[in-house]
Amino acid sequence: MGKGEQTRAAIVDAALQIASQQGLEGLTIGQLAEHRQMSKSGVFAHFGSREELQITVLEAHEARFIEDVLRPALAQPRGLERLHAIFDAWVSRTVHTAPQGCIFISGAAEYDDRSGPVRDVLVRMVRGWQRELVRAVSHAIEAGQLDPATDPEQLVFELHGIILTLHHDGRLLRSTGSSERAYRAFDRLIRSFSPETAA
Amino acid sequence: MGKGEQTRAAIVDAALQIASQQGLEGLTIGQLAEHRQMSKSGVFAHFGSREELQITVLEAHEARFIEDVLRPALAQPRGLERLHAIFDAWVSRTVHTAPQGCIFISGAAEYDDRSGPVRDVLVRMVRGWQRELVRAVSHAIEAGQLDPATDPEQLVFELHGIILTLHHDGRLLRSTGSSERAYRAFDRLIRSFSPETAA
DNA sequence: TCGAAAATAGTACGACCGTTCGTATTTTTA
DNA sequence: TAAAAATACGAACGGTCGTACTATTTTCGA
Repeated sequence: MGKGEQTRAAIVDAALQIASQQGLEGLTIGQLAEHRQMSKSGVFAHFGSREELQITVLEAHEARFIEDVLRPALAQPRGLERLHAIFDAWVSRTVHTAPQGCIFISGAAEYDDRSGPVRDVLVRMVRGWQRELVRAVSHAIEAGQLDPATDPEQLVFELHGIILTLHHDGRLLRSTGSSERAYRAFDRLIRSFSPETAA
Repeated sequence: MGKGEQTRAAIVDAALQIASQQGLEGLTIGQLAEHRQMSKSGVFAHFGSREELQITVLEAHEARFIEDVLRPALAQPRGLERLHAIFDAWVSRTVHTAPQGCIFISGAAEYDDRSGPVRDVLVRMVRGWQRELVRAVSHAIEAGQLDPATDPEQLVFELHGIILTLHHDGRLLRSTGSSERAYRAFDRLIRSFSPETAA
């Protein structure tokens, strides 16, 4: 790995931190340069534009997210076990690993009214993650662990809501016990789609 | 109403629009001045600081939110009917009335890592709204329409998740059918806390 | 209708923004 | 080890930001 890539990686790492706190729109090259003790132009040269930097940060975030949340869960067998592992890691990441907020979530608020490449990349990533979740849910249905009439997208919709509220209450309101509520909500959600208890 | 108050009200109105699209942090005095065809200093004089402007916008948003979502529901009898009315109006406001995003939600992402007066005001408002929801749920429990073992805060937690996901999917992903999913999730949520079917 | 008070405009400020460009320095390669 | 290529710096640009001050205009009650 050449010197350039090394520096670039370090910059992206710092940018990821900053963007997690201030949002992708709050990320500035000047701030980033100061944080890395570099000149603004030195930082800039690695990306060519702020937009490119933001996209790079998004890509780094996605990679880390997948690594933290999806990857470990793949060790679990398909179905409810894996889904549970995903949820656990997701909750954990939302409240612990990333003491700064999730860029996907803050980005959703920042870019839901904007257009442009950054938004497009973000949308693609979120869609991809939802697709992954639908896959996991479908496995559980196929395995007979969830009611066969289950609408996977509906379950994912409600699952996503749990995480969004956890993020909201835990971070903005600094509520204690949000994780417990999230776990309880998850259990209730799964139970409501279980083969025995489903309507 | 003097000329000043009139102008101020018009400015706040425009600011509300802009902040709904760009967020409270994306709201600038220059942009606002141009939108209102005034000088920057003319706009500025009405608030004394940007922070004061942001807080004023938050207050205007809260007033409108309460007027749109809570107020009409108060015409319904306490209990499930009123809760349902609140939810309907809330969904409606999330996807129709405010084609720009909800400032409470975008603000949550913007200020969850910041400190200061704006954050404080936002937190107070969101807490107040949640308290209102808990009240509505409690009425339904007292009326015997929900299982007496229901934890109102837990229900509100999950209810909030439905709206957050609706906002997320409907706005960022521009998913069609998010409202339907939200309604279905609400029905499932209420049913899961109903006296007959509760665990 | 006039004069005080309120409201708005105008100007200027220092700070920071993203970006460009020419130059110096470092790293890599031959 | 010298040449070539990659990397970083420093200064500068035009712009926008929030805010402070001072004029000018408008409003409105006596």
